[in-house]
Amino acid sequence: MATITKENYLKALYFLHQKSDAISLTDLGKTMEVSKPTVNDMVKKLHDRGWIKYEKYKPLKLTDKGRKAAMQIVRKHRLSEMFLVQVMGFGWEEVHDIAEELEHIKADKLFDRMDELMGFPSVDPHGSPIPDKNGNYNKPNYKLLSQVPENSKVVVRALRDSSTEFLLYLNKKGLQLGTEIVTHQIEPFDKSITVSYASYSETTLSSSVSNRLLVEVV
Amino acid sequence: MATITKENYLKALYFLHQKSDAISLTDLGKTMEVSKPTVNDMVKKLHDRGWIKYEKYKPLKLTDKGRKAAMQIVRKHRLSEMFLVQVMGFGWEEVHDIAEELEHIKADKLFDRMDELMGFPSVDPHGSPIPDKNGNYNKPNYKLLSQVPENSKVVVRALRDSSTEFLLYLNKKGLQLGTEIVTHQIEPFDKSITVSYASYSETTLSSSVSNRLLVEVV
DNA sequence: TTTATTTGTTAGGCTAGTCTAACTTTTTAA
DNA sequence: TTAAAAAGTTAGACTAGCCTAACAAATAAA
Ligand SMILES: [Mn+2]
Ligand SMILES: [Mn+2]
Ligand SMILES: [Mn+2]
Ligand SMILES: [Mn+2]
Repeated sequence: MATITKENYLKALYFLHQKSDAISLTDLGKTMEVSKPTVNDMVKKLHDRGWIKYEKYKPLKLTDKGRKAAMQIVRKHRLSEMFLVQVMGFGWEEVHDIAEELEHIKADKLFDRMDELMGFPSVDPHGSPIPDKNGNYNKPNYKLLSQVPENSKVVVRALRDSSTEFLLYLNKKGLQLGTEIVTHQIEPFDKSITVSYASYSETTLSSSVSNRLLVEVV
Repeated sequence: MATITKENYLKALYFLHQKSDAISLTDLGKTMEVSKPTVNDMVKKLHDRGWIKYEKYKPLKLTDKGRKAAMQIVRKHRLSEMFLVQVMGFGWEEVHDIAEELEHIKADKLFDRMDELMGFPSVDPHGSPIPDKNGNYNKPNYKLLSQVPENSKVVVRALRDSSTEFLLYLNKKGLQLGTEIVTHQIEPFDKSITVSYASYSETTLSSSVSNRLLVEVV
C-alpha cells in the first residue's frame, strides 16, 4: 500500500473529514505537525496515487479510494486496541500508543486472526466502531451526557476523547463503557451535572467531562 | 534506538557472526541485498553510533553494544513468533514474515506482556532460543540428525532452517519439535537415513533433511 | 474596494537510504 | 613476484520526507 508516513496522512485526512467536508492544507499540516511546504508536497503525491482530490488553492478531499485506504488503517488500529485489552490484559489507557505502531503492520492475516479470536467485535475499548474489511461500520447516534435532560437514565457507550489523561480520570471515578448513570441536576452556571452510578450515589461531573461521554438513553 | 533499516543491518550482522568472527562488507551486502557502496555508507553510520568496529579495508565486527542491540530485535522476533503460535493459533510455517514486521515495534511493554502471558518461554516455535532482556540465552548443544549413529533414540529439539518450504515438508512428514525418532540405517551412498517415529514405522529422510534437524540424544 | 491577513506555492537545501560507474587496495593465482 | 580477481572506496545521482525563506493568491477587514 503506502509508506507509514503516507498512511498517517491518510488517517489524519479521514479524521479531519469528520469535522468538515473540505480540508485545508493548513489544517492537515497542523495535524501532522509539519510545515506547509511539506504538506503541499505530500498532497501532490497523495493526489498522484489517487487518494485525494487536489487542485491548486482548492481545499482537499479524500477520494473513495483514499477513504477506504484510511479505513483499513483505522480498522487495524482499533482491532489492535481491542486485542491488547481483551486478549493481552492491557488497560484501556495503555493501548493507543502501541496501536499507533501496530496499525502499520502489513500482514493482514494478523488482524483477521485478532478479529476472529475476539469474535468480530464491533467497537474498540473506547467505544469507537471497528470498520469491517470493506471499510464499513455503523455509526450509532449516541448523545453527549451534557445533552441529556435531568433525571434520565443512560448507559456510557463511547468516548469522544481517548487521551490517557481522560482515561485515567475515568478509571479514578470508576466510569467504564456500560456504566449506568442517572442524571440529577444540571448547574446552570457552569453546566456541571450531578449524577449517580455504581461507584457513586451522588457525584458531580464537570461539563468538560460530560462533553466527552457518549451515552445511550435507556 | 535505530531506524528499521539499521535494525535490520544489526540483525544481519548478528547472524553473520554465528558463522565467522569477522564479517566482510560484501557478505553483509549480499545478506541485505544492497550494493557495496550502500553497505559501505551504512557501515560508517553504524560505526559512528558505536554498534560496530570498522576501519577502512578491515573486516567488520559487532561491538558489545551492537550485539546487545541486535539481541533485542531477535528477542522481539522470537517472542512474536511464539506468541503467534501459542496464543493466536498460527502454524509455525506462517509466523516468520509477521514477526519480521513485529520485531520493529518500539513499545517494549508489548513484548514483555507476551513474554509474561506465555510464562517466559525459552525457545521460539522453531526451537531457537529467546534472549532475555539483557540479550542472554543458553545455547544447548544439540546434534544434527545427520551426525547421530545408527540405532540411536533422539528427540527433535530445533531446526537449522526455518524456511516455509522446510516447515511445510515437516508438516507433511508429521515431524515436530519433541518428536522422538529412532535411527536405523544410514545409506553410505547419499547419506540418507532410515528412521521411525510416531507417524512412520519406517521412512527415509534425505541428508538435506537430516542436516537441518537438531536433535537431543536420549 | 482597497488593504491587511491568511493560505498556498515555489525555490533551494538537508538526511536517510539507495543506486551505477569508475577507481584503488588487498588478496589470490599464475 | 607479478598479474588477475575480488573486495572496498569514492563520486555523483535519485526518492522520500522534512525544513526555511520568499513570494503569490485568496479571503477577510477596514
Ligand atoms: Mn487509539
Ligand atoms: Mn480507540
Ligand atoms: Mn523467524
Ligand atoms: Mn524462529
